[in-house]
Amino acid sequence: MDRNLAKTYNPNDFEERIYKYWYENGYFKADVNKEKQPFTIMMPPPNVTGNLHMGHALQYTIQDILTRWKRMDGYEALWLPGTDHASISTEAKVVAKITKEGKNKEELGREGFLKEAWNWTDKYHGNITNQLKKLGVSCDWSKERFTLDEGLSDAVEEVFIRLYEKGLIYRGNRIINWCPDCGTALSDAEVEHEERNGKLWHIKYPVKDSDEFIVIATTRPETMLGDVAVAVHPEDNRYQHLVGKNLILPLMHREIPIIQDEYVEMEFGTGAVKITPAHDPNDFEVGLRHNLEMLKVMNDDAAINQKGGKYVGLERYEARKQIVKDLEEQNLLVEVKEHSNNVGHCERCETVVEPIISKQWFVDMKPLAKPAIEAYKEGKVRFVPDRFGKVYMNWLENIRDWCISRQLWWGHRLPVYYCNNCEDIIVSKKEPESCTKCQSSDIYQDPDTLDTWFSSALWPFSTLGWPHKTPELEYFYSTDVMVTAYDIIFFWVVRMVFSGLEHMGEVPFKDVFMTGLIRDSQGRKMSKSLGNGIDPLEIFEQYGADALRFMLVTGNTPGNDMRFHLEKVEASRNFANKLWNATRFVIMNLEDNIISKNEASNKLKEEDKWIISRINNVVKEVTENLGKYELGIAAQKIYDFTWNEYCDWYIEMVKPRLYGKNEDDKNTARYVLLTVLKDILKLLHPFMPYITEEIWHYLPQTNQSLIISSWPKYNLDNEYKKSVKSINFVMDAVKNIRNIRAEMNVVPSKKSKIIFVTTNDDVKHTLEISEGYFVTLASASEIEIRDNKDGIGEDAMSAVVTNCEIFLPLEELVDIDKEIERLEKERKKLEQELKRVNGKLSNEGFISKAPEAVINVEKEKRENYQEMMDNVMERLEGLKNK
RNA sequence: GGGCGCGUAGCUCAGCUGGGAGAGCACCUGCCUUACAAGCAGGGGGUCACAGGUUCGAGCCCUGUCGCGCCCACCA
Repeated sequence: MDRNLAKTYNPNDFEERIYKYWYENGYFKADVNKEKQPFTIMMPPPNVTGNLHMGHALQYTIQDILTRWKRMDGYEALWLPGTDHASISTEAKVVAKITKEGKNKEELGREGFLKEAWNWTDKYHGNITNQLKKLGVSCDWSKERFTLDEGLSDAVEEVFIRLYEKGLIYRGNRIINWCPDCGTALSDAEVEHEERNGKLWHIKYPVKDSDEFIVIATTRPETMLGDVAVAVHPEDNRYQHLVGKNLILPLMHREIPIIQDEYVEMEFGTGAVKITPAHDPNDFEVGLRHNLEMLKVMNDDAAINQKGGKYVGLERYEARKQIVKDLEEQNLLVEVKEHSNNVGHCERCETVVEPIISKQWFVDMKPLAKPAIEAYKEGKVRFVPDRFGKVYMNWLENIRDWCISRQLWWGHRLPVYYCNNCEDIIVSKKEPESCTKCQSSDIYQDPDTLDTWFSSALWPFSTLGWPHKTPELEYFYSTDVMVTAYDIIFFWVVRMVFSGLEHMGEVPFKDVFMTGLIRDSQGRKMSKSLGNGIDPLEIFEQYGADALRFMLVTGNTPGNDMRFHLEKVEASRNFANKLWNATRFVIMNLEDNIISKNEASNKLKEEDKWIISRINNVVKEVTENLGKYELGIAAQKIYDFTWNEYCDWYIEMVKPRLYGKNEDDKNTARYVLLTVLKDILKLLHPFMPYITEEIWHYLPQTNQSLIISSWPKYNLDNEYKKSVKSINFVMDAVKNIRNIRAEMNVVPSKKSKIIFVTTNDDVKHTLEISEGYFVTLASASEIEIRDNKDGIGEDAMSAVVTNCEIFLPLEELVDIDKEIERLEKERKKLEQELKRVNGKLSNEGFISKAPEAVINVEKEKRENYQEMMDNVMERLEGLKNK
């Protein structure tokens, strides 16, 4: 046995070594195994070119905890890792890189650009995965996937074709969110709305052949270049006489009709709305109803196009300025009001998005949403905490079609071909040689790629080989739990659910564990622009991965945000150090031979039985908490048990035996120390995998690695209730003695005689077998047990516990006034307790309605308190009369 | 305009199905006791935001108020 454990915990000495050890032994691997139940988690794939941040650290720690627990608990636990190509984000980074090198996309061409992108991806892929490994993730790297790899691309094309053939994917000219900076269409989910102070411009539109005019209000004057009508409410009397007449669109001098539509709110603005179908979603609908022209006046870079008359070429805000100026000069600007409205921004680059008509590909969502709604209602998908189910349902019930085409190069190219001759659309995995309709060979592929989330929506099954019916797919799908942050419900969770239902006929996961966000110490979101992000890697360096992991789950509850404080990491690190040193103590006191459970069982002392009973209960509770995803509570319980009960009490109680001469006593203590420590290491392993595995190998009888050892089970043939009660009594007495010594300023090293006065036989018995505890834990020089107080001087210090009075006669004089003061404090406390208990017990409602067990507990308390009170009072009187 | 969360010790937060208010850090006192000063022992500190209600009993359930935060939404 190697006893050479370093004096202080230093995670950098072993974390990397341990990870390599697990990896090389293949402990992370999971394969189809009909003898075992599968447990599956799909890792939310981080961006392939991204860096590990605190949010990742939290999510992956949780997934790792669940995976390690289930693996130990006898499941075939698969945690499948991978990365996401993150089309828009990666493309932007690559564009930035080539721009720096003086190149641009057009120059490089599609192929050249993709080559750059792959190089970039290959370069950074190792970065993120190495960072993950430092965290200690026990995922099966042999099954790692990338959303753009061959298999997943095949799945993407398969899904596209199936949905197209089912009529659920279509191509259409519709209003979409356009990011002029990224140069692509976006889905609704990729637009972030922000309340901004803007202006509401009131503009005169003259009625043709008349002196009259209508005043319209707009927040985006530049779009007037594309106006094709002005709408008023059918019941608006102000405008009745003008309906059917035409207006002259200022600046453009076009004639546009005045139409009626119920979409107009009479109360807002002037009750007249300019209609620009090509640049506003509502106007688009109005345009459809009234068969209006869709006049697009902007290019893809949001500059005014040829349709915009003299404003051609102006950037949108330049155009706005110029237009407002011109209107002013022509006396057509009536007023400008302050107006706060919601402006959509590109989620990635924060540019204001432009609603614009565009020919894009869409997924018809209603038919797909329906089963996803039902699955939730039937309880097939559960959210933890369940309030997020509402968010999920709300989104699905108000679903709109999903724009999936992106004007980007980095991503899955649409499996769509067009015939230049007859304009037919051919959807196919392979490029067709000729048009299926007209046989022309003049065919080209759609240049667009798919929304990144189109591929991640398939992640739970595409990673297992779908569309092929692989044994892995059969065995591991559907997965058990999806762990991700709540801000990604729409992007991803919803889409995985309907995709799983559509293509696999089964939900992709049973539970969705929602994590909160990690904020900085002031509660702000961590962000690059604020520069307040904390790099997990720096924390690993300084405190170790275990400390960060433990910190992230303790005091945290699912779905709630958490502030990051270095002190909390420090506290976790200190706990690791505590465990380290407790182990050092155990190892120092072990012999090579450890007796068997059977040998030990009939030699167990009170404290042994107590700690065995306690660890079993902790095992039971922690397992239950894990099953309910209460990781924070589970971690807290392990922490408390380890530090308070095992270290502070059990180890201290057992010291005299270890240093004594009775071999049986020694061996039993060694046996219990070791078995309880092993259970602690097992319980703690999912949370702090490195230190527990490292320590484990220093202990005897640990041939197998901890990571694949078996999860402890509650296993008590005897509950040891009597021993638990005795030890609780001893602890209570010791605490009381320590307390009076400290309060009376008696130094702990000062030994003194302790007299216990009791008439209770159980207490007497406990005391008789507990003498040793008081010697070591309460600095007793000797103890005496009696049933009366005769002859005990008033100048002794005293304390009362249940069924017993404790006296410490001191040689020096005790400060009697101080002792009185202390006892008065005690009396007050008891008075309060008695008042509370008596109040309850004299309440008729309580007596008649509360459960009997609750009443009995209260009655017992009253008896105890009363007895203690009597003793304190007697003592006080004695002192005062002196 | 809808929906949600939070408000508990000086700070950061736990508190599971209602049954005597907890932890870590900070603070005060005493200890380098041969596992650990990243430690040991002891202590102080809370009207559980506020107001009602249900209940024998409320931090927890219901209603309302105030404060902070988040999400969703096509009134130009």
